[in-house]
Order: sequence, then structure tokens, then C-alpha cells
Amino acid sequence: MAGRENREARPGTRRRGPGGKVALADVAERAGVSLATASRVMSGAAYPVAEATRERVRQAASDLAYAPNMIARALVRRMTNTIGVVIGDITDSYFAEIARGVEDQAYRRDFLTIICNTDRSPAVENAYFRLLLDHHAAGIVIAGGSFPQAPENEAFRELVQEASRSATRLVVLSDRDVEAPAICVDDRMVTMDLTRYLIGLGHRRIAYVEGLTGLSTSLRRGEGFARAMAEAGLDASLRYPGGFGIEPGRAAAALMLRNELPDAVIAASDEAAFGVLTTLQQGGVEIPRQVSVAGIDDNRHAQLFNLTTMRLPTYDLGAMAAKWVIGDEPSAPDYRVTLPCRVIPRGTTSWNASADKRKEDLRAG
Amino acid sequence: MAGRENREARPGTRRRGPGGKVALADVAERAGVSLATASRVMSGAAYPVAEATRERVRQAASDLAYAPNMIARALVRRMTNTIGVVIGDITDSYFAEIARGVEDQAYRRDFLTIICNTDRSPAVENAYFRLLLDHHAAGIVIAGGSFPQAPENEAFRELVQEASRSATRLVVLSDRDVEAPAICVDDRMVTMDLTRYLIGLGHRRIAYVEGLTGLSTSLRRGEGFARAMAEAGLDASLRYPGGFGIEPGRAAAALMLRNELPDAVIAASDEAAFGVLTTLQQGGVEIPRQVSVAGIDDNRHAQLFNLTTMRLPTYDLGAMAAKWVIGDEPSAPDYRVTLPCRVIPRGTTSWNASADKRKEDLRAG
DNA sequence: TTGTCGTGAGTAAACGTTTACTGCAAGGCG
DNA sequence: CGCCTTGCAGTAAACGTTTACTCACGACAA
Repeated sequence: MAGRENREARPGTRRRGPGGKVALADVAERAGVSLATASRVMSGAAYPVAEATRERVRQAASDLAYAPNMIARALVRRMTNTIGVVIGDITDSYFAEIARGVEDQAYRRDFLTIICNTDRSPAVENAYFRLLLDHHAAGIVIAGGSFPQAPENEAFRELVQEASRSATRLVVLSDRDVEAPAICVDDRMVTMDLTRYLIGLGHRRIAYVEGLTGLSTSLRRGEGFARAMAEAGLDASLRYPGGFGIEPGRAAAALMLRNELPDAVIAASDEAAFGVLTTLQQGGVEIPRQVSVAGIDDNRHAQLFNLTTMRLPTYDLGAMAAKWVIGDEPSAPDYRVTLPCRVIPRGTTSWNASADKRKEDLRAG
Repeated sequence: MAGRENREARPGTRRRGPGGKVALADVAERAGVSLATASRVMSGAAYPVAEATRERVRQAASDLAYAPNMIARALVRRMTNTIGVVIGDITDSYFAEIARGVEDQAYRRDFLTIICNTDRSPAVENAYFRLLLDHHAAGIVIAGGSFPQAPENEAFRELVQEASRSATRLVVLSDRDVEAPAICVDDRMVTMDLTRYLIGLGHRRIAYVEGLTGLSTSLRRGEGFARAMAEAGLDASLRYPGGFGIEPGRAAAALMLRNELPDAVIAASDEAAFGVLTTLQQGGVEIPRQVSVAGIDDNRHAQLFNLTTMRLPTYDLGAMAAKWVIGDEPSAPDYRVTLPCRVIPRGTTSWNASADKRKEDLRAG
């Protein structure tokens, strides 16, 4: 018994290779158990191993500073401990918040978060989708809206099919019209509620600065604005081509300054609203006395500008997606959640003074 | 010859498994070549393969829609096609820009970018470092500064050692005082140049809003401020405890409003400068007539606030790091680059009117 | 004719885990 | 006393590539 603690190398056993990395075989050898037993202890599998043996293996692993090779594990499990997040641009705080939501959940379970910036190119989106599938990511979170007209949509659909056949879980954070779990916001409702809020403040002549042209999100937000205006019997034709960045907001505001000012402006994003806000101010317009301005997002800087905005649950979108990907519930192909949003009233919007006049006119008339 | 196109299965050959995934063996079989040859064609290795054979394999791969299993490849290559980026918080535009720089380069070579938010916790930083090492990332980019006092520094140092023994390349984007390639900015020079610029504008009483307490970057920036003030014979004691966010800027400005206003304020980050700026304005101070304000970073919103700031090459920091990680040059253990920064003068700083008076006083006196 | 070389292709051994089987005691039961 | 569980642990076959060797074959010089 004594002196035979270390058996000679079995086939499969191996001392530390040239890389110097200690492998599970080294741990097994030191603990005097088989590779299988060592694996069962280290991988935390629910498998009957005597407590004494378990402890011996743990000790050996700790002595040797054993670090499991995740790649080898991934090979047999057919799955890496990674979650891919496909977004427009990490530099955009909207996407950054989503990514952060994913990452926080991922970190808790020792998952790694892969960021994929597409710059809203459907081709790049597909390329990344493929890359993540090839990487055997545990999950893929696709966060951008789609371009209903894009020719790449067909390929995208095929990739979704392929994903559903594989073990990697797909979540979509915007209505992509594909068979995949979706965690969304009701974009139509977002602008409807915001528009109603402004109408409620007495504004009648409301301008809308559109989102990025062709994007599904933009389309739906535009619809929401139109519908809310229509239900109040107002004219929804005061629209400006836009985008989600600062510049489009600036350009729209510059146009407004040349004509009769609107009572209020809704921009499809906070950034665009910042552009509108600063440009109007530079043009001598007092906000909110003359014009109310509202954005969508409630990003970190909205508070700084004291901007009224629609708060979007960006972080939660990401966090929920990650939770489902990592979670143990069985796959739910018809999983679909809509998260609520709400108006955050701040200083860039106020009661429309001229509305008082209108009311009086009505009363008098 | 005819009818024998498909040889029977050799050992190692295998039809599509339950996962339905086509493997290289399937391609080899269809092309009527060995696994090795198929591998040599698909992996693009520089190895003599006849053009006809090469084409046959390519065709087979394309017919079967073969997608190589990156995990298996990674196992034998002992390296995944991933780059880890360890940052404070992706939601902070400073880090987002760095991450974007990395990702752009990574994407070009089909590398995946892993984002690791530490929230500036040395413990989390180490945990992620370990995780990335275990993941056999091709490279690790560490972007945050260090806390010279942190007890975790010892473990960090050991991880650096381990990294240097492994094949994964480590780059540090801030002076971490470890044996690793570094791509940095001279933080001392950053504040020195900015302070000199303000002194050049005639400001004498200059306040400094510090960065996050204890962080090496903050310490060096503080030193730079002090040195520039000293060399001009000015008092550098007007310092406010700070941080890199908006709130610390606000708090510092609130304090300033209670006492004699400074001629100018330098904040250790743009965000803090935004806080200073808006709070001073809300307090009735005219910028830049009464007080000049400058930040550090030149982030996306600096332009919106018309903020004078020091432009930091954040994107390039990330891009260069990624290039080196992916690049083919042999490892350069003493690789060390310092990137230049420059002042971006904007509207929040101006010539100090009272300096004219001083000058006249001097002339008269 | 024989030895040498270059070219193109195949064999099989890694890479480091996980896990489906198999095996062996010990204990319960008829 | 034989048989069937049950609890632990070991054997070996995957997982899907890459790559160090080996080999066959034709050309070419000696």
C-alpha cells in the first residue's frame, strides 16, 4: 500500500507538456484516481463520488494550481461558455446599456460576453451571426432592428434556422419577424405614449424627427406618432428625416428655425433630441417656453440636459436575454416578452401657454 | 473507376452525427481525399496540395455547406480566435471607444472581441484575467489604470507571469508597472499641456477636479496639473475631490459656488466637466466669461457642450493593441508606445479678461 | 541501373476534456 | 446461499481538428 501511491502512467496519463500547463491527468495522477473520477469532481457533475475521494482530488487540483481547459470542455460539450451580443455600435449608449445587461448576468455564471458591432449593416450582422454559430456560442443576442427591404434578410432567416437546429440559444431584442424568442419594447406604443403626453400638455403643432431611414424600429415609432396625433385629430405631417445621432437632430432643428416653430418636438432618440435642443437654443429659441423637446431612451446624458424622454429598459433587455440564454428552463420557442416603458418628465417640456389662450377662445366662442 | 467514387469509411471517417453538423471528415469523404488533405485545404495552410485536389475539396465543402468547428481547431492550436478587453465599464464612452478600436481590428481577421467590465474592481479584473487565460484567448487587452495600494496587485502580477508563459498576448493600455507591452498616453503630460494652455489664456486661479481616488491615472494627472502650475509660479492647491462621472463634477462646482470663483476649472474627465459646466451655469455663472472650463477625453458629447478638452486617442489605443495581438510580428516583450494627445480649444474657455487688467497693472507698476 | 530529390497525399497521434459502459464490492432479500 | 441492487470508480471512446511522419512515384543525375 505504502509507496505505491503513484501508479505508473496509464495510457492517457501524461505529465505536464511543453506548455507547462497542468492537465486533469496530472491532477488525477496526484490524487491517485482515474481521469474520469477527477473529471467528475472538477466539473461538478452530479455523480456519486465518495466525499474522501472528492476531497483528495480537490486538494491535488489546488496543489497543482489546476485550471481546466475550457476549450477541451467546450469540444465535448459542443458549447463554449460565451454569449454573443450583436449590436449596432458599442459606442452608442443604447447598445452599451444592453451589452452591460448581458455582461452582468454572464459574469455571474462565468460566461464571457462577445461584442459584435455591425454598424447596422445587415451583411456584417449575418457575418457575425455565422461566426458566433461557428464559435458554438451558448447564446446569441441580436439587438438591432431590421431593414425590411434588405436582401440579406433571406440569409438571416437561414441562419436563424441553423441556430434553432443547433444548441445555441438565440434571442432577438427587437421584432425581427423570425421564429425566435423575443424580448422587446412596443415601439409603436413608445411614441404613442410620448405624443399623448405632449398633447396632454396642450401642444398641438408637434414635429417628429424620424429615426434611421428604413429601420423597422423607426417605421414603428413613426407609426405610433402618427396614430397618436390622428386619435387627437391633429396633423401629423410635420416630420423631419432623421437618424439616431446628434447631427440629424441638428439638421432638423436648423430647418425648424427657418419656418414657423412647432409647439413641441419629439426626436426618435435622445441624441437627436440633444441636437435639436442645442441647435434651437443657439438659434435663440427658449426651451421649453417656446418649444418643448422630448427624446426617447433616457440615456445617461438626458438628465444632464434635463431632457424629457421615454425611458427604455435597455439594461433589462440585455439582462433578461442573458438570463434566458444561461438559464436552465427548457427552450421556449414561442417565448416573447414586451417590457414596459414610461415617460420621464423633465425640464425641456412644459405646459403650452398658448393652449390656455386656445382654451379661453373655446370658452368664449 | 466509375461507381467507386465514394470509398468505404476509413477509421476516423464518420457521417454526420446527431447534431447534423457536417464535419471535415464528410468533406474529405465526398472529395475522395484523406482528412489530412481536406484539413490542409480548408485551413489555408501553406502546404503543397495539387490545384485539382484543392478545388475538389473546396467544391465538396461548399456542397455540404461545411463550417469548420472553431473549438476543435482551437484545441489543437491551443488558442481561440478571441481577444479579451478588460475595461472599467463599457457604458463609459472612454472604454467604449477603446473596445471599438479593438473590435474593428478583430473583425477584419475573424477574431471575436470579449468585453469584460470590472467596474474598476481589482478583484473582478483578476477574475476576468483568469477566465480569459483559461479560455485561451489570443490576446488580452487591459485598459484600466491600477490602484497602487490594492492588495490584489500581487495576484495580478502572477497572472501577468502566467500570461507571459502562455501563448496569449497581453497588452496594457495604461502604465501598470508590469512586464508587458504597453500602449499608453502620458497622463502627466495630458494635464500639464492643458494647464499650460489655460495659463496661456491668462488664467491664474485654476481649480482642478481630481479623477477617481487612488487610481494611478488620477495620481499622474494630478501631478501634471501641479507641475504645470508650479512652473508658472502659481498656486496648485485649489483641488476638489472628484471622479470620472458627472456627479463629482456637480459636487465640485457646488463647492466652488460657495466661495470665490476660480478663473478656470480643469476636470479629470469630460463627464466631470459636464457636471461642472451645467452646475455653474445653473448657479448663474457665465461660461466662459466668468469661468473657463476644460475636460479630458474629447468624447462624443464634448462637441455638444462646446467643451474645450484634451483629445485622448482612445480608439487608436484599442486598435493598436488589437493589431499587435493579431499581428505576425514576433512577441516584443519591451514593446512600449506613447501616443500623443492635443488640446481641442472650444467655447468653454476664453481669454481671461481680468488678465488684461493685470497686464495693465504690471505695465503701470 | 541506382540513388536522390521533390511533389502530393495518407496514417495516426495528439489536443484535454466528458461520459457511456463496465466492473467490483457490499449489503439486502428471498 | 445465490441474486439483485446500489454506490463508487475505472476504461475507453468520443469531440473535430491539426500536423509530424511516412510513403509512393516520377524525374533526373551519376
